[in-house]
Amino acid sequence: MTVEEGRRPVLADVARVAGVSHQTVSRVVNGADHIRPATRDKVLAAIDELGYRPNTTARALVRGRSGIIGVVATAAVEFGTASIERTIELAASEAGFLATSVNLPELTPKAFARAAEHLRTLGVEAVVMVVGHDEALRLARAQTVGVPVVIAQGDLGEGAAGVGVDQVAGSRAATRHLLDLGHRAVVHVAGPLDWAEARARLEGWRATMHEAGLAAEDPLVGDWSSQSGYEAGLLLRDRPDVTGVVAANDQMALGVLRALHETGRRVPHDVSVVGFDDIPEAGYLLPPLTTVRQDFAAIGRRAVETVRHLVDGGSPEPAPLLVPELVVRESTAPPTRPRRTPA
Amino acid sequence: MTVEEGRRPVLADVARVAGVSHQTVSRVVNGADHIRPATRDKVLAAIDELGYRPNTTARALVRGRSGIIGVVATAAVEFGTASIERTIELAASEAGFLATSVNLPELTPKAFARAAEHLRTLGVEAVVMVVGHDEALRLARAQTVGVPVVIAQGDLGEGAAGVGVDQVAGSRAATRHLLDLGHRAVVHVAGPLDWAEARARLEGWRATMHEAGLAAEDPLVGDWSSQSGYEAGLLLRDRPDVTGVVAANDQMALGVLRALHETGRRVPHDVSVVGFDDIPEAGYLLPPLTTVRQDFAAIGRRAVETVRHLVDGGSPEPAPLLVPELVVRESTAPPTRPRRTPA
DNA sequence: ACCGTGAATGTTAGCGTTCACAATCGTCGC
DNA sequence: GCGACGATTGTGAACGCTAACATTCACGGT
Repeated sequence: MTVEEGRRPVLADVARVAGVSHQTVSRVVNGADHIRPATRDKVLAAIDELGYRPNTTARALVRGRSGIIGVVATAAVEFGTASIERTIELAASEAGFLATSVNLPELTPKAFARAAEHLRTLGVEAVVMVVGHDEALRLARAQTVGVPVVIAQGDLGEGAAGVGVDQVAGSRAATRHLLDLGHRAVVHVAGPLDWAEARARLEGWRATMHEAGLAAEDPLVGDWSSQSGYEAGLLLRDRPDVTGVVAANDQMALGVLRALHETGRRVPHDVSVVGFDDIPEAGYLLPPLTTVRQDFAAIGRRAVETVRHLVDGGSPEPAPLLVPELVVRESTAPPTRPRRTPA
Repeated sequence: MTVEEGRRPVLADVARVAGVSHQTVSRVVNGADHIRPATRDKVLAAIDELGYRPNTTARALVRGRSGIIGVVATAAVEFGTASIERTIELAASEAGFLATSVNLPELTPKAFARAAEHLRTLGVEAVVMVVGHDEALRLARAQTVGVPVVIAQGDLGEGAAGVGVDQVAGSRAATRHLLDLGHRAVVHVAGPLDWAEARARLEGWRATMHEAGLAAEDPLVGDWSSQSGYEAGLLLRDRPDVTGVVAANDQMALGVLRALHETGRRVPHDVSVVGFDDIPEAGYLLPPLTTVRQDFAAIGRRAVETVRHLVDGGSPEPAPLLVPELVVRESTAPPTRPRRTPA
C-alpha cells in the first residue's frame, strides 16, 4: 500500500519505526499473547506504513521447517489428478504450506528415485501421492524416510495415511445401474491392475455381477487412455452378446464409445456404457456419458488436512471414505431385447 | 545411500569429516574453481558418507533469492493450462527453481489481489501467467512490482516478456483447411474476447475469410467450456447455410459436435468442424476431431527459459513464435453439395 | 515498605549457508 | 635464494527470523 524504498523492509525496520524491539514485532506478527494493545497498534501501524511482509525463507530456516508439501503425480495430464493437484495447492496455501508438484514421466523406479531426490533437496515436510500405482507407492514409503506420505486415491493398506475413496462402491453403483436396467452381459474395461483404483473398480464390478449370479470374467484391461479404451472396445466385436460396459474411467469409456460406433453398435440402443470420474466433457459426448462422479476437490482438501495432522505429529487416523456418486446420462438405457449370456 | 543419524547433516558436519573448513565444502558443493582435486575428493567422499544435501532454505536466505517461481492459472482444469504447468514445474526444477501454482477461482480483481498477495508472501522471483486474460495480465504487471512477469500464451504487447504462440497462424490454418476443402460459409466459435488467444484466433479466422472474399461476421462467443460450445452449436440451427465451424478450442468444438448431432446435422457430411489444442481425447471423439495442435510442453519450457533470463537481469527479448500445427482427422471433409453464402 | 508474581518487553544466540576478506602455500623469475 | 603472484584454503560476519532467556514494571499481600 505504500512506496517501495529500495529494499524490502525487515523486522528490524518495523521495530525502529514502531520504537520497539524486533522481538516485539515478531510477537505481533505471530499473534503472541501478552502484548499491550497500544504496542500492538503501534507495530501494526509501522508494518502498514512500511508494507512489511515476513520473510518466509528466514522463518523457515529458524523454525527448521520448509513448509513445503511435495505432490507426486504422473506426467500425463488427467482431469482427476489435475483437479486434485489444484485443490491441494489451494488448501495447502490456506494452511500456510507451499505445495509443489513433481511428475513421474514414467512409472519406473528410476523415475521415482529422481523425483524423490528432488523432493529431498527441497526438504519437503510431507509427500502427497496422487498416483495410485503400487510400485510408486511402495517406493514413496521406502525412499522418503522421515516425512509422512499421504495417499490421495489409491489403496490405504496397512495403516497408511491417506484419503479413502470408496472406489468399490462407485463401481458397484455403476454395475448395479446396468443390471437394474436389465442388462446381463456386462463387461468391465479395467485400468492397469497395478493401480489400486483399477483393482477396486474391477472388484466392485465383479462382486456385483457375482451377487446377481452372473459371470464376471476376463475384464478387458486398458491403461486409462482413450486409445486403450478404443482398443478394448474393438475387442467387443467378438462379444455380440455384451450389452453393457463399465469402464474404469471416462477417457477409456470415450474410446469404447468410438469403437462401438465404428463396429456398428449404437449406444445406448445396442450397448450401454458407464464411465468413471465425470470429466467436464462427459455431458457433451455422443451420447452424453453416464458416469461415476468423484469429488476431487474433497480429496485434495482432505489430503492436506491429513498432512497437517501428520506434520503436527499425529498418527494416521482412518477417515470415513468418500463415496462417489452415479450420474446418469444418455449412454445407458434398458437393453432393447434382453439377451442371456451364453452358457 | 547411508544410515540416518538423527538429524540431517549440515555443511559443518561434512567439513569435520573431510577435515577442511565449511567454506571449502561450500565451494565443492557449488562447483567453484581452484579446488585441489585431492581436497575435492575428500569432500565428496564425506558428502557421500554422510548423505549430505544442501539446505535450500538457508541457501535461499543468504542469497536473498527464494528460488520460487509463481505460476498463475485459472481454477478450471484445462488440458492446455495443466500441460503447461506440468512442464513449467519440470523445467523449473531442472533450472534449480521451485514452481508453485496459484489459481484464480474467478477472474476478478479481488481474486487476483489475493493471488498476488500470496505470491508476495512467498517471495517469488518471477511470475508466469498461464491465463491470457487481459485484466488478469494487467493486474499481474501492476501488482507484482519488482518481479518479472512472463506470459505463457496470450498477448505479448508492448515489450512484455513471454512465450509467443502464433495463434493467428493456427487459426488461419484451420480456416484455410476448410476453405480449401471447398467450404464457403465458415463460422467461428470464439473464446471469451477478453482473452488474447481468443482474439487472435478470431482474427486468424476473420482475415482468412476476408482474403477469400467471404463474409466473416458475428462470431459466436463462448467461454472455453463444452457447455458454451454446445449452446453456440444450437444457434447454428438458424444458419442452415453453414457448412464449416472453426472453434477456438477443442472443448467447445466437442460441444458443437453434440449440438450439431442433436439438431440433425451430420459431421462431417453436413458440417465440418475444427477445434484447437488437440486434447488427448480429440482423436477419439465422434467423429475424431480435426484440430490445431499446440506444443504446450515447448511453451512451458520457453517460459522457464525466459524467467531464467529475466531473473539474471536480462531484458525481454523477442523470441520466434511457436507455430501450431493442423492435425486433420475425420471431422472435416469437403462439403457434400457446395452452397454459397446468402447475399 | 518489601518481596513475589505475572505481564510486557528486551537481549542474545543461533538456524545453515554464502560472501568478503584474510591467510597460507607453492612455484617461478631474476 | 628472496619476493611476488596466483592457487588454495580458512575466518568471521552476515541473511531475517524465532527461541530461550533475561529484564523491567506494576501491583497485591504481608
